[in-house]
Amino acid sequence: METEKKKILLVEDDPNFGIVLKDYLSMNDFDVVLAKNGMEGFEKFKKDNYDVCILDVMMPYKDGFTLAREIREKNENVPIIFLTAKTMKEDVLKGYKAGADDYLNKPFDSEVLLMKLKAILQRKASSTLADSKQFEFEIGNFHLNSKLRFLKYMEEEPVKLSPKENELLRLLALHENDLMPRELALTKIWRDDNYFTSRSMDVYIAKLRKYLKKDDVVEILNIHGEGFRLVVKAENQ
Amino acid sequence: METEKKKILLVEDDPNFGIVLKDYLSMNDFDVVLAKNGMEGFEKFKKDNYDVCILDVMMPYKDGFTLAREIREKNENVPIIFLTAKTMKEDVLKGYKAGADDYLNKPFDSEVLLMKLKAILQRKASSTLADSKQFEFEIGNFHLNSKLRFLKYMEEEPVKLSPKENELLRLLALHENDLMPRELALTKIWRDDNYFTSRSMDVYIAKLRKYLKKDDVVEILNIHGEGFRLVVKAENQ
DNA sequence: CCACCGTTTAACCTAACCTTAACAAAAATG
DNA sequence: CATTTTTGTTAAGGTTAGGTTAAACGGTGG
Repeated sequence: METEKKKILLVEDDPNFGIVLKDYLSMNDFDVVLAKNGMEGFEKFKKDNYDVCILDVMMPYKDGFTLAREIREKNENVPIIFLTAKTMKEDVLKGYKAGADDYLNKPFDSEVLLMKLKAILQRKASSTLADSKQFEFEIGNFHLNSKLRFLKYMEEEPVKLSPKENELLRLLALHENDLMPRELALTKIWRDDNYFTSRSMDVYIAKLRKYLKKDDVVEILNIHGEGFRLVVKAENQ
Repeated sequence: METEKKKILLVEDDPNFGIVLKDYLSMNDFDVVLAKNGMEGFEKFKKDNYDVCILDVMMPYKDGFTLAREIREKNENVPIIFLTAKTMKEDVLKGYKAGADDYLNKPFDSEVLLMKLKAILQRKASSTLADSKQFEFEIGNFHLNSKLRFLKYMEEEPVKLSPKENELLRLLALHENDLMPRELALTKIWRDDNYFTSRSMDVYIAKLRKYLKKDDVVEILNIHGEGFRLVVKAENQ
């Protein structure tokens, strides 16, 4: 099982590029199935099990975002990587990226793609639980980019986050409005659960609260003895 | 699929020249659709998929540059070749050329066009992989020519770059506004990842920062422990 | 053999990051 | 209500990564 090739569903409408990329991945020991649009991609997805999906965003018949949503309905674990055009507006992508595990701007570096695949598959192997690497979030009026490690409030200058701040906020966001157990953060981020790491985590909660103070719709609540809860109050309506 | 004729959208307002060129290309095994201005060109573009677009720049109703921009919105991949008047100013073209794959000054040699078409179609197969060398970049108000190893700011004299400076800046530009992992540069440029190569890279980052200081829209940010990010802030609007 | 150029190594300094400590406040416990 | 446990918060300390400049190195061509 460990020795089997990993299966990739590649959905790309440009036949030339599709074949080049497929060959490149095949050469690097992946088992690649190529579909040439979203429709076909979904058919192929239903017929087999894949370890990763790589989806072009701009495609006729069914674009990558729509396809991703459908794939998610069938399988909420499989990692999805988007291939996006560099020219696309940040704010167009913003909303969609929230559902992705990663993305690459075209043109991209084939080595970067390999690095990402390796990282994703390793991550998947090391944790039995679905722990997909989703890395962009809308938290009230904040936008968290967990890949580039910044937190942006409205149109202000983004604030840089440290690795621990970033991971912790990301974990909270993944559990938005729900309990994020202490133990979870400690084992995932600190990889150890003792008095000191626990206190360290509290320090980071305080730091995050300071960042989030700008928006009074967002709040980190403590659930005594259990963990924390990132609440986002309904804006209005 | 590989054997099918390549489809060309030719947009040219001069009917005589348009028909001559169309016939010439048809004779050389291309499937050519001719439009006689930008408006018509865009309509035809939307109705079909093309492998290449050849656009005259000077046209009534909608010029070639405007059309190119619209085409790019629909499709970020399709190669575009401009036909320009020899008299046009270099600096007028500069900005637009960045979005184009090639251009030809009128009058031009029909064989040159054929060669370019062949080259472009061949290149396209691997063009979405960035490793297929991309050599020119617009970075804010800088222009990087990575093949000739120079960096030009506005109308100033170009600055020569050393091989390492050049490769590093190119790699950053390929990942513009995105993370360029330390590890990537070290393996790709230094071919080794240790303390000293890493420090060497930091020295080169400092050099690049010094070059880029002229334009305060451009900046190299560090993401602690991860890598660097070449950010180009939105000019204005 | 020297001068030059690109690159590496060294050195020094600052910034970033994380932990630990200390004390205050809140919540649970009996 | 007194006591214990948990959490909130700020600040000090230590460690590592990065910023920058300059000197050393090594290859190349005069």
